[in-house]
Amino acid sequence: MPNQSSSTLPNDGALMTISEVAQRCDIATSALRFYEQRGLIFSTRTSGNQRRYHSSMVRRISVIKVAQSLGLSLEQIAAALATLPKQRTPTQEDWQRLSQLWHDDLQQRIEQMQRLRDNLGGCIGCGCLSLKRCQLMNPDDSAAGAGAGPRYLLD
Amino acid sequence: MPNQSSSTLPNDGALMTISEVAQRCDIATSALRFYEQRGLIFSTRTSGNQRRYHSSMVRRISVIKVAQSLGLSLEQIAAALATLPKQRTPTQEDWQRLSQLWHDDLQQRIEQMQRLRDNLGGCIGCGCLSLKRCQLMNPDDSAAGAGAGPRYLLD
DNA sequence: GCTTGACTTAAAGTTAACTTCAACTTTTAT
DNA sequence: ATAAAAGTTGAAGTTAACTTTAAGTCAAGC
Repeated sequence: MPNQSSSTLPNDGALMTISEVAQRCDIATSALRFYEQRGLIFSTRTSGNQRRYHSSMVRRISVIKVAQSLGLSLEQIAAALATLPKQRTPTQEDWQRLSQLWHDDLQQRIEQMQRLRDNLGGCIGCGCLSLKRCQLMNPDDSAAGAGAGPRYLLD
Repeated sequence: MPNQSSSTLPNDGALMTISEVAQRCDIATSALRFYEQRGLIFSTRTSGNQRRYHSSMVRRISVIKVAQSLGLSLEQIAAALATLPKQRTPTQEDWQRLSQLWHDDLQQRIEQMQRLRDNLGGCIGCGCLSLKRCQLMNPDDSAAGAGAGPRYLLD
């Protein structure tokens, strides 16, 4: 894909103002300042102290939004972003590596939800009065369960 | 299954104290009072004003916890619980109907997560600078997209 | 060169879902 | 009968993720 031109992205290489980035990423400027305060993003300043963003920040912010929609906290996201190279703009491979991390996490969460989906009726409707001991609510302790398949422990 | 006996459940038909319920459901007593305040659960009172719970409350609370793990807010859960019969203890069918509601919701959320999982690398790594226009982030507006399969809108 | 819109900061406010605290009152066990 | 454990209430505190507000500063267009 050759170089692209868009309405909210200024000429190649130019820095963006906070509201340009905000519009571009569909996020509030207050959220951008907040993210910066939390160390998730950064910017340079004009002589008059206004923020200016490198265009690569747009991707970074997009990634933050995807990660959030996966249910990650800003703290977790910040930790992941911290693994990106500080001194150069992240490459596609850098981003891929990051996404692989989340892919695995996501996979597990999907599996848990599928278990929940498939047993929701059985679990809610069954005589199982204590979810504390129900496999569905405790996917971690697989020790007790012998064999596969759903299992709702009755008292 | 015949009648059961457990350490935290008193004789059949007896009312439970708040800490018995708390232990049984693996939840804090403060949370139970909070739920009652929000109308999710209820109890009777002793002459001395202490709460006593009908054993069916245990299932109700378990359902609240499952629903929470599905990502529903207490408000949404309260709305669902409000559809249960007020004057009698909910039957298995009542609970089944409720779980069916959540099953469908869960199914959609799983599908969205799967899309996200399958395209995470592509989306994050691709030239798509604006998730605002990326199908992945906007599963709602399927209008623009013709045909199936992943789609990351490049600028 | 001046007005207007965009920006800046720090601090306080917001919502969800609880927890903690303080000051009492009930129950239960001995 | 009484001491300790358990329960009650209302109010304030907590965390996440922001938003809103106030009081001012910067940048851009005419």
